[in-house]
Parts: sequence; structure tokens; C-alpha cells
Amino acid sequence: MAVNAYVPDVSFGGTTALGWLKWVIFMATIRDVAARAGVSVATVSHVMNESRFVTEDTKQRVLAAIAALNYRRDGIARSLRRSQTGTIGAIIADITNPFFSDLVKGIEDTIRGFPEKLNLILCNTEEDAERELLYLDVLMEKRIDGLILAPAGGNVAYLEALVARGFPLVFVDRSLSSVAADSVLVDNLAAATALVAHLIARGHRRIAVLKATLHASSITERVQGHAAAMAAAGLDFDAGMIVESASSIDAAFEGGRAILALDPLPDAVFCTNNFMTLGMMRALNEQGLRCPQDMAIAGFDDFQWADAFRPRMTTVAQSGYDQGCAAARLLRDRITKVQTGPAVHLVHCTALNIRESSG
Amino acid sequence: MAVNAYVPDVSFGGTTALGWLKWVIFMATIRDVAARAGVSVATVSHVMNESRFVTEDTKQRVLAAIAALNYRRDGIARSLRRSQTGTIGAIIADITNPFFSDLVKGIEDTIRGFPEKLNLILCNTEEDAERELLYLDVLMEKRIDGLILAPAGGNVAYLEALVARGFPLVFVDRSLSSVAADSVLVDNLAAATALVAHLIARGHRRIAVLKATLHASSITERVQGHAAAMAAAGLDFDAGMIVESASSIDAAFEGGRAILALDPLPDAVFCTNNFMTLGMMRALNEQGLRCPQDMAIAGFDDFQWADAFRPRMTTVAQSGYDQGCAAARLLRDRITKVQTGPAVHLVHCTALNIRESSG
DNA sequence: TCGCCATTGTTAAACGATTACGTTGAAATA
DNA sequence: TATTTCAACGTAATCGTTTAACAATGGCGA
Repeated sequence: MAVNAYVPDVSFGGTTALGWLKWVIFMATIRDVAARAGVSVATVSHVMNESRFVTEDTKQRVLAAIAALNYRRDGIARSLRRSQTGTIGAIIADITNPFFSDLVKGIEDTIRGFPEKLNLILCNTEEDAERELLYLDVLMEKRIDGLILAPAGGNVAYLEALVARGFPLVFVDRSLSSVAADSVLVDNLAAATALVAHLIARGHRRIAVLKATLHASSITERVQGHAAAMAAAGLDFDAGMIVESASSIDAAFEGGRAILALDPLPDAVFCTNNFMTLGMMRALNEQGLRCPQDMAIAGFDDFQWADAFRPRMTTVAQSGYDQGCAAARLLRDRITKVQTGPAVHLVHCTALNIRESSG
Repeated sequence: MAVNAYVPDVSFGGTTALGWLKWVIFMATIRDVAARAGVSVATVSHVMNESRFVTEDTKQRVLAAIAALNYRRDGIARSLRRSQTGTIGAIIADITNPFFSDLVKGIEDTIRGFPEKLNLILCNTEEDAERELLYLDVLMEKRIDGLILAPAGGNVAYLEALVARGFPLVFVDRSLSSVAADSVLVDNLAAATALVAHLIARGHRRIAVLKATLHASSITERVQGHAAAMAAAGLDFDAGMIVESASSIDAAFEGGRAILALDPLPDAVFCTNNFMTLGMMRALNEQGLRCPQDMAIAGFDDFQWADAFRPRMTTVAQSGYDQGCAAARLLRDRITKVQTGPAVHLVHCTALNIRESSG
């Protein structure tokens, strides 16, 4: 089980890397096909696109030539001519987060079913607005037909200009209020409020929040849900009980430690996403504290493997997959101009899964 | 930076949806920039690509024009001309599987660092060779510069032709022996052998296998590892103790049930990937059996959240992230022709995590 | 003054498809 | 017979870049 010692022999030979493919790979063009079939390029194109009647005989000759030459049409040239690429982008926070990988799966499964034969370019921002801007720029250069975006926040003007110009854009997981794009979201405020209310109903009073430091509307709404539930129950809490961390398990682990260092100790923690929940649990384990006996935990986002967990976690579940499907459909409708009206906002439902961890 | 108010003087009148973008979104071309800057298109191009010296003064005029027109060069036209798209494909089994989402993250993080500014088109085959072929075709049409592939098996001739023509291809997770492409893998046989040997050392004798029905070399090697360890210990097992299921948690749950219906009951189960492990655990829970007291479990692939599991799982851990990074580097070296020699095979190391579930 | 060179800039030919418009020959019609 | 019509297909412009080849300009030495 050797660790790989890969050392490329960097002898560049002065040649540029550009365009070398065509020297190595012989690619037949539409002209080659036309020549072989004894027809014009137009006819070949029409056969491939079924865009004009062609006699059965000629069609067969063309198809034979295509097969013989192993011809694949050049999608780049095609895109240039048609100003349409058949490619959409998805800019999300982190593919490693099960919510987003479910979402992406949903997008993929859905676009596969479309006759348009769309493809998906994937980008992870890791919640970095600058990186988002970088990706936006390169995706625009690549002339994508549309974009599904979980905005990191911060590129509002850019996005406003985009939708003002009619570019197909769909928000997922969060949205930017000033950008009039379609969105598919859940009611984070209501769901979080219900979850925290449940903790309160179980007798917990000092309820801390482990919050991912995102400028995302989804997270802020969840924190607001906590406040709303506390207020509704007439409970006070100080700002010190809201602990922030970056959106990763490791960072959340540190955040969890900070919560466990609070004095007096909270008796419950609301985690604003699944990374937070996992980090919190890790901190609990580290200190040898038991959940829910020593501290109750409830979090946003369920786990696919929830039943393999001990303790079983009380969570708000949302289907990333379904949201991905919906987003893909919305986007398709914008791209094909089936839908041209004002922005459509889809609110998917959530489920409150009450299990052991909330006590 | 005024957003250009481009009002097309064209009544829409029943036009096709194709190419509609250009009517809605005004996109400045390099010609517009050249006109505004009072230079030729060549100069603009040279400024953007820094491909020839241009006086500071002209350069500034060009840059000003670019900014004023909010010009973004058309990557499609650029790709056509340079026969190079700056896009690579990743065809994997299932982005929902943490191993693959880690892998994709690794790829992404790595290509972001390259000066070539590559992008990633993501495709899930769900282990379906037909779907793989479909994706291969469309990616080739899109003229991707290279491909990272976890082959579903079955498209051997296609792939052979590809690498024979010099197309940059890197296998991950599994490989096809007859296709001479680079690969980054782990030593599945050795790792699985060690894992099953560990189970044997813990006193288990009847060790079943919950196997994902894949034509993937990785899985068959893992099953061979089981056989090797059993043989080395002088233990017999019949084929009935190898239960197959599709590679999803739900399917593995059914497979787990089948294992629990075996008579006599095995005293341990080796699960060939993380979906299998989760399905097996679910089946165990359903029957009210405890792990490891009633049945020991050990599986391939660790979990990022392993410490939040109860029982803590004994696993073979491999880093999908690192493998993704390595694959991206290999592919880049092939694309840029830094590496032109025979296929490079990287074997990444694995770790045997002995925890509670193996008894 | 002339040639020569180094600098900058321009012109126009690719790249490979799509598609508006033109052509051809035969059948139908006047 | 002359004209129209139609089916079937071909011609060539076009999409927006890159880049080889060429042109203009000015400086400079002989």
C-alpha cells in the first residue's frame, strides 16, 4: 500500500498545449460525411436534426457514412451557430454536504429526462462570494443556458443584471430578496420555530444555537425561528448562546466545544444544518456527555442513514432531491420559454422527525 | 457601468425557442469592443490573451472598452477556434455516495488551482453501462478535454478506441484491465483481506458478504479478499453466504434481510461498500439484533461522521478526496501533455479502522 | 536619401456546424 | 408548348473567436 510517488517528467519541448487534440485524434467533420455520402453538408445536417425531408435512400447513405467514419458532430460548432449550449450550471455550497449531493442528484435525474439533453457543470463555492463570482464569470463565458444557484451572497448586482437581461436563473436553498429569480426553498422560519418549540415542550429552557456562519437566508431564517419560538414561550436568551462556526464538521466541532464551555451549560442545542449537528455530537462525545440525558440536540437536515445513528436524531427533514428536481424543471421552463411570467417561488415542505436526541 | 438597454427591433412572431437568448441578452462581441476602442479585433484578442505586446495606451483603451460594454468573451467561439474547451467530464456511479462526493470535491478543488481554468461536467451512471455510453457520447460531442471515469463496465471497446486515439482518460475507483488509461485506485484485495482476517482473528467463523452487484473491479476484488482471508485461515464458506444487492441503501436493506434469513446465521458480515453497511445495519435494527453482540459487521469505506455512529463501525477507510485530487492532476498532465508515457497507475493507501462493530 | 529593423497594428482565413435562400428537374397545369 | 409547382437537395453566409501573414510607422546608421 505504497503512497504514490508520482513525478511527471516535465520536459515541455516548447510546444504549446493548445489544440494538440486534433493532431492526435482524427475527427471526421460534417464535410467528410457529406463527401463520403455524395451529398451536401446541408443534407447531412438535416438528416441528423431531422429538420428537413430527405429521401429514405439518401438518408441511409448519410447514416452509413456517419457510421463508417464514426462521426460525432461537434457540439461546440453547433452551439456557436445556434447560440445555445445545452449546458446548465449548478453553483452550490459544498457537494460533500448530503443535502447538496441529493440536490445535485435530483437535478441530474431530472435533466436526463428532458429531450433537450442538458448537461450539468458543477461548482462548489464553499460559501465564498468571491469564488462564486469567479464561477459566474467562467460559466457565462461558457455560455451556459441557465443556472441553478445557492447564492453565497454578495454578488447581488451581478445577479440582478443577469435576470434583468432575461437570463434563466433559479435559486435553491436560499435566495436573494432583491433578485427576481425563481426559487425553490423550504419555510425555514416555520420549521425552525416548530423544532425549537418542540425542544421547549420537552422541558428545555436554555436552548443554544450552533449556527453556520453563512450569509445565506436559509440560516438566518432558522436562527430567527429559534428566537421566535423562545419569544413565544416567554423565554429569554442572550446572544452568547448563539455560537457561530464555519460550515464544516471540523469547524462545527470547535463550535460545539464552545457551547459546552458555556456557563451555565445550556440544556439543549439547536444545530442549523447537518454539519453543525455532526460537529456538536462529536464535541459531546469528546466530553463524555450523553445525549439526550446530559444535553438534548435537534438539528436542521435529516440524514439518509438516520436510523443507524445512536442516539436517533430529532431533525427537520427536507428533501434535497425533490428540490433539485423542482429547480431543474423551473429552469427548463425558463430556458425553453414555456414560462415567461414573473418569478415563481416554490416552497417545499419539511417534516419534523421527533426521535431520541431531543429528550 | 450602465447596463446596456438593448431593445431588439424584432417582433417575436412565432419564432422557435432556439437561439432566443441573443434577442434578450445583448452580448457585446469582440468587434464591438474593437470599434469602441478604435483598434482591430486582433488587438483586443491580444490584450485579452496577452499573446503579443500591446502599448500600455492601447491596452488601457481596450480594457476600458471591455469594461464599458461589460464584454465577456464567447468561450464557445474560443473553444471552436482553439479546439480546446477547458471542460473535463467526471462520470461516476452516484454523487450521493460520500465516497464519490468526496472524490468530486477533490477534483474540483484541484482543477480550481490550475491556470487552465478547467470546469467539471458531472454525470451519474448509477452503475448502468448504457447510461455511461450515453454520457460518453454527449461528452464527446461537447468536446471535453479529458475524462475522469469510474467505469460501469461494458463500454470497453469504446474506451479502448478513445485512449488509442490519445484521449486523456483517468480511471478512478475501478479500472478496465484492457484499457491502457491512467488510474488511481486502492489495493482492494489487500485491504479486504486484512479486514476479513481481522474478523477471523476476533473469532468469527461464518462470515457472510453483502456485495453490491457491480461489474466494477473494486467490488470483485473486495469479494476476492474475503475468499483469500477465509482460505488463509482454512475456513470454508458456501456461495450462499455471498448476498448481492444493488448499490443503494434500500437495496442493501433487502440484502441484509436475506443475510439475516440465512440458516445457520453467520456471525459476521463483510459489507463491500458504505451503502451495503448502512443497509445491513438497518436490517439488523429491524430485527432487533445488536451489533456486535449478535452479529459483527465490518465494511469497506469509512464515514465522515463515523464517531457519531453507534456502534462505532470497523471499516476500511480510503480518501475519496485525495484520490480525486490525484486523478485531476493525472488528467491535467495528460491534457497538457506534460505526461505522455505509458499509463500511470496510482495506488492510494487505505487504513483499517478497528472499532466496536467487529466484536 | 535609402534601406533595414523593431514595433504595433490590421486583414482575413480558419474552426465546424446551421439554415436562409437558390437551384434543378420532373410532373402538373394552362 | 410554355409556365407553374413541387420535391429534393445544394450553396454560401453566418456564429465570435484566434492567429498567421502582412502593412504601416518611426528610428537609425550608412
